[in-house]
Amino acid sequence: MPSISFSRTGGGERNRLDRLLTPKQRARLEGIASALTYPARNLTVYREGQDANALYFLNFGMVELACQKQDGNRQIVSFLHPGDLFGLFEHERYVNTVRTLAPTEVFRLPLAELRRLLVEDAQLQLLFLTKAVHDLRRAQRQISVLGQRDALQRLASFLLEFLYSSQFYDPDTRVVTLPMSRSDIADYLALTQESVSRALARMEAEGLIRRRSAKLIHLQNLRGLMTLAAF
Amino acid sequence: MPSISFSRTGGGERNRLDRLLTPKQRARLEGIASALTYPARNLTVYREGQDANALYFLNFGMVELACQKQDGNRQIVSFLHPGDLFGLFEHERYVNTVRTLAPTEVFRLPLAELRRLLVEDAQLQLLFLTKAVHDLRRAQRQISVLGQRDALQRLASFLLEFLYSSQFYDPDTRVVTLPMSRSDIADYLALTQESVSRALARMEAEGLIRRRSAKLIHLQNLRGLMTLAAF
DNA sequence: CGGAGCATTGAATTGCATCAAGGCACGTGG
DNA sequence: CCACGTGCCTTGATGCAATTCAATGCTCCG
Repeated sequence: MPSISFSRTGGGERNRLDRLLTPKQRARLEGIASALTYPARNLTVYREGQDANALYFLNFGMVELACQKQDGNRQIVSFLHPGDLFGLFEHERYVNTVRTLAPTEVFRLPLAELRRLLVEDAQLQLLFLTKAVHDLRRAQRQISVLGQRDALQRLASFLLEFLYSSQFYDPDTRVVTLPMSRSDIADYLALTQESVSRALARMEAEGLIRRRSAKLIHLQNLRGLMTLAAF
Repeated sequence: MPSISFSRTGGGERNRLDRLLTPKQRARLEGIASALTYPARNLTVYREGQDANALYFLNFGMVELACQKQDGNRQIVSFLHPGDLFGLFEHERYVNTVRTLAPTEVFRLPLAELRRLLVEDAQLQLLFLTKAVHDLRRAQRQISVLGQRDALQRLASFLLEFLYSSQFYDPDTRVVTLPMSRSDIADYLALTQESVSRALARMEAEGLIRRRSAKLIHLQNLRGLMTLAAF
């Protein structure tokens, strides 16, 4: 079992659970956790339908959380950033397939041991409960985004999600480094890959963004993007 | 303070939290809860932006959970059935507006007292955590539904959500009693009221349903509806 | 052996025809 | 009277196909 430091990376992202732990809680979690490293993109952490026996903590990198739809398409439910938990299951089976989008490090927390810790330490459990509620809120946001008819609005919301990513956004140059392909974005926003391209082109025409390359998007008019996106 | 029986209604719906309580836990929750009765539809429980100081348990009836969108439209995030919790907030303020769709009874659980109970009783907290995770799963389902391009598929998923409602679905006659208007359904599925009508008409033409009246929908071909809807 | 230039592959973009949902108006029915 | 249904036209996303672009691998030559 390798030695684990439960937290890393710079940048004060969101509601990082690991930042809220007491030293003792941290030690306990590290006691049951094992670190997994995925050195490249497009690697699978687990698949929809597999036996669920652990919860995962994303420490570094980025993963996508997807569901298969019966029409052959997939729906990307969420892109996860460092500090996020994943491992949602139903009837003992994972409900999503998790794939890396960049080199990634996760901590694996076996469910049985984790449950024991949470029952022993109600304060720790409260942190997990808070995190779950937080994720619920994010899911509601995504529901609102998909409720938008216009492709531009959806894409604007998507781009703004990067604002708090220390790894994929540079606040000085205001450049987002997209770790995923157009078709990944399409599967997330319920568009086609072509519609994503067209929407980006329109955004550039309207001076909202500038495409320095396919993956590097300069957020020219942040205010305008925010007006477009809902909430 | 009226006397409260923490549970009622017949029919074994979903993951009803109140069915899983020990007598002691039930007594404790009833000790901090107050019952609220809304005798009609279209009454507001609370609004988006109001100070959040309680969690709510839906005991009987049905409510809708909606967000305002900047374009003036609203997005209905979820229709809640008996057994569901609501009261999601961010920065001490509710993020949704809750409105009744039928005569409804809820229990109001003040947050401060609830938090105290949850920290004292880790097993009880685990029930709430499980419920939150369950809701997260439902939100993911809704994301998948909104990812469907076709109005018929979305509507099929919507109709099938009633299958486990003891109050609004009769398994013998296979008739759903819709408590909400067409425009409510539209705001939920990200369609227009007209598109909902047209989709229902097409469904009837294809023999999937029969409209006994605007609010009474007979599910003629359950199998067919399930094939249309995702999962 | 090393490097310049070309070939191959896959992703991203763009044009064009098609189609389904939106928007408006009007009619109907509880 | 208000909610629902439907016809007609508009709008915008989709699907297909052709083109551009980037990255990588390969060959051939110095």
